[in-house]
Formats: sequence, C-alpha cells, structure tokens
Amino acid sequence: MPRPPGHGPGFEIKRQEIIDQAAELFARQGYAATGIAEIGQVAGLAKGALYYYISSKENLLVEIQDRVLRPLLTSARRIAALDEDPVLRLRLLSQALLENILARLDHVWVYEHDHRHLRGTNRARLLRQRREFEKIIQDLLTAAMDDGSFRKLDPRLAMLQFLNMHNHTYQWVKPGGEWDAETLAREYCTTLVVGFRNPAYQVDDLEDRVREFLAQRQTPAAGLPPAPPDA
Amino acid sequence: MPRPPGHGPGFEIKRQEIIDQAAELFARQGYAATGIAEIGQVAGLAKGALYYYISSKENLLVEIQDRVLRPLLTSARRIAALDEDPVLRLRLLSQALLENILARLDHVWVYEHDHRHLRGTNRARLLRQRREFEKIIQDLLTAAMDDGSFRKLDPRLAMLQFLNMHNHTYQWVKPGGEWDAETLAREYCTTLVVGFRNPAYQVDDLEDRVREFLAQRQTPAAGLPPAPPDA
Amino acid sequence: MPRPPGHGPGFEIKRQEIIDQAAELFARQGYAATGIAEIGQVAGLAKGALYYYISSKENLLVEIQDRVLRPLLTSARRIAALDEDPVLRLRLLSQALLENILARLDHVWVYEHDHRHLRGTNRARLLRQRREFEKIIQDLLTAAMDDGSFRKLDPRLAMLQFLNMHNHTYQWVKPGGEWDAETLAREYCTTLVVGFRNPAYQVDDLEDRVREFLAQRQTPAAGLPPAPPDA
Amino acid sequence: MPRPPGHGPGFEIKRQEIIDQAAELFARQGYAATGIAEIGQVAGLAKGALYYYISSKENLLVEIQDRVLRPLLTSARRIAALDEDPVLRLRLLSQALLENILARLDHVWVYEHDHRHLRGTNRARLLRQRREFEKIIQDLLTAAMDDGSFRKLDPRLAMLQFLNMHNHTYQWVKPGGEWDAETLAREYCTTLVVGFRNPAYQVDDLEDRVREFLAQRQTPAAGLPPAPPDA
DNA sequence: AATGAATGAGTTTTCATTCAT
DNA sequence: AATGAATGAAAACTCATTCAT
Repeated sequence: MPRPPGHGPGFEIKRQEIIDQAAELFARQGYAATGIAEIGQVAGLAKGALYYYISSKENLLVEIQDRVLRPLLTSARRIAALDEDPVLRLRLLSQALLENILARLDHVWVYEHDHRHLRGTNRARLLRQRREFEKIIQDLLTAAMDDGSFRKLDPRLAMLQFLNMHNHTYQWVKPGGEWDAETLAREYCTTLVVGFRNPAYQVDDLEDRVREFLAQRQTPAAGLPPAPPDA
Repeated sequence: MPRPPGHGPGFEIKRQEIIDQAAELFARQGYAATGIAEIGQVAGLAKGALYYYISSKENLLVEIQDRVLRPLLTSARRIAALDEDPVLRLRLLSQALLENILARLDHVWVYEHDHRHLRGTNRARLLRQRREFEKIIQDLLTAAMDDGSFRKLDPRLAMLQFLNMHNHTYQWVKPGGEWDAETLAREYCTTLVVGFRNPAYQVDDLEDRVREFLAQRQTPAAGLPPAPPDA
Repeated sequence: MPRPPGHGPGFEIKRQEIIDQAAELFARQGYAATGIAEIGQVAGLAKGALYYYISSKENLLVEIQDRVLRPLLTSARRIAALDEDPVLRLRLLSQALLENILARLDHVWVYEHDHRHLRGTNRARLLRQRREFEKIIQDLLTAAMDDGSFRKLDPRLAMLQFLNMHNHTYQWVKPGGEWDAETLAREYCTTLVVGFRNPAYQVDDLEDRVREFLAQRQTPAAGLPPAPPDA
Repeated sequence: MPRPPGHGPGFEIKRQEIIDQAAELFARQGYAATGIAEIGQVAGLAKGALYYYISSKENLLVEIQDRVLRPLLTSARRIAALDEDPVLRLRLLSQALLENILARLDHVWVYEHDHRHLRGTNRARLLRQRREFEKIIQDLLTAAMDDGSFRKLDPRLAMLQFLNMHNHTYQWVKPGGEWDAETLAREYCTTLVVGFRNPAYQVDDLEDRVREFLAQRQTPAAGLPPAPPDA
C-alpha cells in the first residue's frame, strides 16, 4: 500500500505478482510458517529486492485479505441492491460467494486462517468488512421471512447457517474438481431454502429464475477479477 | 503418554494443565505464532522446567488433536452402532459433535487450524481418523436415502454439507453464549433434514424421538468427558 | 561448495577465512565444546551473519576434514603411482604426510579428534577415504616385502605401525619448531625401514635417492597447497 | 574425590561403578557430547541421585585420567628401577603400556581425547604426570645409547617415536581382537630396537630374556588393576 | 540414599528487516 | 531496480547443576 514515489511502470505489476506468489505460499504453509526468504525465492528476487516492492510481511497479508474482501463486498452490495425476490438474491449471492472462493482458493485459505495475525487498524477494517457482509445476508434472510418465503427464524442464526454452509467449503473444495460454483450454489441453496422456507412457498422454479436472470444480464454473478497471470 | 520413568503423582496433573494452557494460546494466536517461552510463562515455568513435562512443541499439538478426536470418534462410533432410524442417529451425532465443539472450543480451534503443522505418523493418523468420521456420517446419510427418508443425493456432497454446517460453528460460537449444543443441533438438523428429506418423510416428530431417546438413556449423547482421563 | 546462488566476489574468501578460524577453535577446544557464538565472535560476525556464510556447524567440520583428506589422498595417489622402488615411495609418502600435518596442524587436530561427530553420508565418505589411504600404504609395504626389501611381516600390522608413528605426531609437534617434515620423515623412515628390512637390503643410500628424486622433480613430494584453492 | 563425610559402605563401590559407566560413554561419544542425564540413565540413577555420588562432570573426567595415569606411572617407575639392561626395561615398559591400553581401552580413549577439557589444577597435575612418564622413557633410551646398545639419537625424538608407536594404538586396537599386548609389544619393540640399535648390538635374544624375566617374576609386567566388574 | 522438580544459561539455527552500493 | 551483506532478536530445545523432601 505505501507506494514510494517515483516508480516505473512495471512496479505495480511485479508487486501484484509477488502478492500472488505469497498468497500461494501462505495458503500451503500458513502465514507464520512461511519465510520472507521463501517468497523471494519463488519470486526470483533476493530478499533485499523483495523489500523494494513490499513494505512488510504483514502488509502482504493485508493485501491478500483485501483481494478477497473487496470484490466480495462489491458483488454482495450489487446483488443486495437488485430489485428481485430476496430468495433469488440469496441464491445469486451464494453463487458469487462460491465463485470467489473457487477463483482464488489460496487467497481464501489465507483469509480464513490467518486473519488473526493482523493487528490494529488492519484488523479493525477487516472485522468491519466482515460484519457488513454478514449484515447483507442477514437482511436478505429477514426480508425473505417478512415476505413470507421463509419461516420465522432467528435471523442471526439463519445467517450463520448460511455462512457455515458456504464458508467452510474452502476446506475441501478443489478448483477444477468435481463441483463448480454453480453446482454448489444450487445444492446448498436447495438445502437451505427448502430447510428455511415457509411450507406455502414454492421453491421449484428458483433455478429457472436464476438462469433467466443470469442470461439477461451478460455479466456473471461474480466476483473476483479474473485470476492473476500465474497464481 | 507419560514417557520418562518414575514421575511423581503431580506430574500428570501438571502436564494436563500445561496442555490446557497451550491449547488456549494456540487457539488465540495460532500454533506457529506461539512460542515455547510464552507457554512456559503462562504455565509459570521456566523453559527448562517446561520440557520436563512435554517432549516437544509438536507433541503438544498431537495431544490437543487427540483430545478432540478421540472422544469425538468414540461417541460417533457408539451412535452409528445404535439400532435406530438413521435420521435420528444423524440428529444425535449432530448434537454430540456440537457438544464436543462447545466443550473444548479452544482445542477445536487448534484442531481445525493447525493440523497441517503435524508431520509424518501424527499427520497420517489424524487424516485416517478424520476420514473415519466422515465415513460414519456419509454411511448414515446413505442409509437414510436407502430407507426412503432422504431424497437421492450425492452422498459425499450431502456429507460435506452436513460437515460444513457443523464444523464452521467454532468460528463464531461462544460457550455459554446465546445457543447451546442442543439448540444448534436442533436448528441445524431441522434445516438439513427438511432440506434433504423425501417429501413423503415425516419430520415433525424427530425432536420428540430425540428427547425420548435421551431420556431413556441416562447418558447424554455427548461428547467430551469433562476432563480427559489421561490423554 | 558455494551453495546459495549469487554471491559477491568476497564471499568465498570470507567463507574460507571463517573455516580457518573455526578450525583453530575446534583444534584448541574440541568441536563439541566450541559454540557457534564463539566462532562468530572470532570472525567478527553476529550469529546471523555467520549463517550467511556457513550452512551448519557440522558442515564446517566436513570442510575441515576435506581440507586434510583431499590433498593427502591426492599426493598419496600420485606417489603410489610412481615408477620407483616401494621403499622410496614409502619414504616420499612419509614426507608428504608429515608436510600435511605440519602445514595445517589445527586442521589435523580436528581431523583426528572429531571425525566421530560426523554423521551419515559425511561419515561414510570420510571412512572410505581413510581406508583408501591405509590401503595405499599397506600395498606399498606388501610390495616391499615381495621384492625382498622387507622381511615377511603381517602387512596390516606393518601398516598400522607406519601410521602410528606418523599420525601421532600432531599430538606434540610444533610448526616452525625443532623439526621440520623432512627431518621427521628421515628419522621415522630410518627407524621403520631398518626395523622392517630384510638383512640383505641395503638402506644407506635411501636418503640420497630421495634427494635425487626430489631434485629432478621440481615439485616437492608434498602436500597441502599453501592455501586451499576452493575447498 | 571430595567424599562427603558419613557414607555407607556401598558408597565407594557404587561411585566406582558410575565412573566405569561414564568412561564407557565418554569413550563412545566424547566427553562434551555426553550428558549427565545419559550417565544417570546407564547407572540406573536419577540425575539428583547421581550428584550424591559425583561432585561434577569434570570430576568424572579427572577420575578417569587418574585411573589411567596412576597405574601406568606406578608400573613405569617400578620397571625403570629394575636392575636390568635398558633395552629389556624398554621392552617391559612397552608391554606394560600396551596392557594398560588394552585393559581399559575406553579410559584411554577419554584420556587421549578429552584431557584438554580439564582446567586449572587438574590440568597441571595431568601434564606433570605425563612429563614424568616421558622422562622415564627418555632416560631409558639415553641409557641404551650410553651403554652402546643404541646408536646416538636425539633422545627426545627417539622418545617421541616410542610414544607415537605405542600411544596411537588405542585408535584402532580391539580388545580381544587379533593382537594382544604381548604380541604388539614384541612387534613394536622389534621394529624400534632394530631401528635404533647400534649395528654391533645383538637383538636376537631379547624376547628370550623377556620371557625369562617374566617367568621368574610371578607378577605380570602390568598395569591397571583387573578390569572393573562390567565396564 | 535417592528423587522429582526446577532453573537459567546454554545450544544451534532461523527470522524479518535494513542498508550501502 | 536490485543486490549482497549484516543484524539482533527469537525460535525450539538441552545442559549441568541444585535442593527440598
């Protein structure tokens, strides 16, 4: 983040590459167990040169968290603001969230595992963003209860169930593996929506409506900008 | 695992205390970020004295994992072997799992976050036990599909949904907080069972059957024994 | 063995200096009793900087052993291959060995005292080289018996006597002291050759033949090069 | 050595056992590399109890040195004082020295390898005793030159050759192996005496005279008191 | 006569970071 | 834009020694 003044054009590109490589290492070995020397080695840079690009190891962590949370919040806000049925919006949000997870699995590992290594301001901002994301989901669930789609549930506990179901996925999912984000979103939401719904609420056409919505919008529901060059 | 021969009566007690304290520190800061010196300080012991009780830092991790997995597998095996409806067994298992999580939240943090720091034999044993637990759940779900209680689902994906829902709980739950294990088990299973069930399968009396079962058995479905016998 | 890629020109020089200093300390105090901190202090380097140059304490030992054994074996092989009387070759080998010992007395102390601290591959290689050196001597002694210069002796015991006589010298010899390598070689070989010889074998002109041989060859029979090229 | 007042009868016995066991460990692993805990384990004693018998680790070393040097000096003095031909006395001393080495090979290893770990008074006494031993040998060699048995040699260098030959033996000899002390003494002295002798001096009957001398004296030429129970 | 428990300085090695060039 | 060199603190772990009981 602190960008010394007067840098050439390649600076930011190289910097982003380094963050990519750090994310992969942190994900595989953990933040604390990964050394600066190791990052330098993977980046093909001596330790001294590495510090020309990054300001500290913790800063790398901050950037990785940002890369996860910023696009996630952006798409969550966008979806929440849609003029659609709350259940449909939850379904779209589910897919966006899973696309995020699958697109940058290593970043998400770090995000989930090592956020406690952040201190002070960085930690505070992270928590604020996490809470905003939770609130968006909880508001959608409340809306679904209010319009009669869902039973009356403890909204916070419903939100936590929604997050449990999605956020734990990074633990076992494999990108390019058996299931893609759409499949997972469909399955998770089937379970959750059927589990939450008011008996009167008809759920059968949900997937049709998702398809219809996504077709008419060119953009995917997602998510993170396309995966970085070689992360 | 009392190793060196000839220890006084207080040895094992103190040793268990140290593991308790280490678990708390590991949970708060992560295994890699917690130093032996810090554990010694909390235990009120100089580094040298600490090593009189423990054999290595990694061994501490092993013991903590054991404290989580051993009682968990024990109760899982016991519940799986019951001569009861698979759905009821899943519901009992849900509660046992959540009781485990709530009883030793710090241990579970370590269990979930730092298992990758184990090496060699320890790592292999851990993975084997994890797989056994997953298999028990998957077999119960398959049984529920076979007897018509649940729709036909991908058994592995159903199992992963079950685990997502439960295992992520440690991230936000507070022992002695708003919800106890029974409440969470009831809510989670309502969502999952309704979400998974065959439309024909009647789910309303599940909680009555749970209560009945638990009442006739003196023992709770749980869980971690209040203090570990000798782990 | 310059390991990490990309080192400045001074690196190898400094590295060799450190090995020199370590050899002196090891010789004076023993390998096990010399701490890395002490080496750093003598080298004028903080512990961290020391490890920029060396890979481990044991590796220092390996390098020291190498500095002794490599030139020793090289000259032993060269001398053994000469087309000369076996007794003359033994006499030349004696001098080369003693020159080795005197040229790097501290290294030889370490070599003789601390080789048992080596483990695994390093230990195996050391033993292999020691055995090769012993075999060269034993073969020369056998040749001298076969051509009638020496009485029939147990070849192995003769070789051990030869080595006893030479290898124990490091215990008391002082470089630049009363006796140089040539004197010692002459005295030792007089004793040994007279002690071993067949009564018929004429020994009086041995030293003349040594002088003649060394004069016609510009190179000395030795020995350790004054400073190791890149060991 | 510092023997706290008021000890039971078993004290000294146990103490000697501990020194035996320590000598074996020191010989195998080196003094610096052997821990007090290891000695305690071999002795079947907790560390605390060990210190009831020994005053310090260095003191163990002192005692081991003593066990080598005391009997060695005793027999050296006795042999030197004999009213016999100096060459015969050298031959007897050779055998006594080799018997010493073979009888307590582990002690001799420690004596040769780790004497530099001694400090202050202990070190001084050791050096004094070593010098006395060397003087005895040198005086015998001088006597042999004076009576015409040996050529005129540098007496100190002759003594050093004698010691080289004998003292290096511990490096490779195996008790109960191919060669016993008598054989080695005979071979070494044949080499040395033939190598040192005046051409006029007749050496052929030396071994007969040794046998005769030893037969008429019941006592062996040696040496160390019989090997300790189980060292 | 012996022990279990404790200590504190010691060990080798690694770390994130800095800086002159 | 990058490097080689250096640092000092910290890592996990071991050591010889002590002492109340």
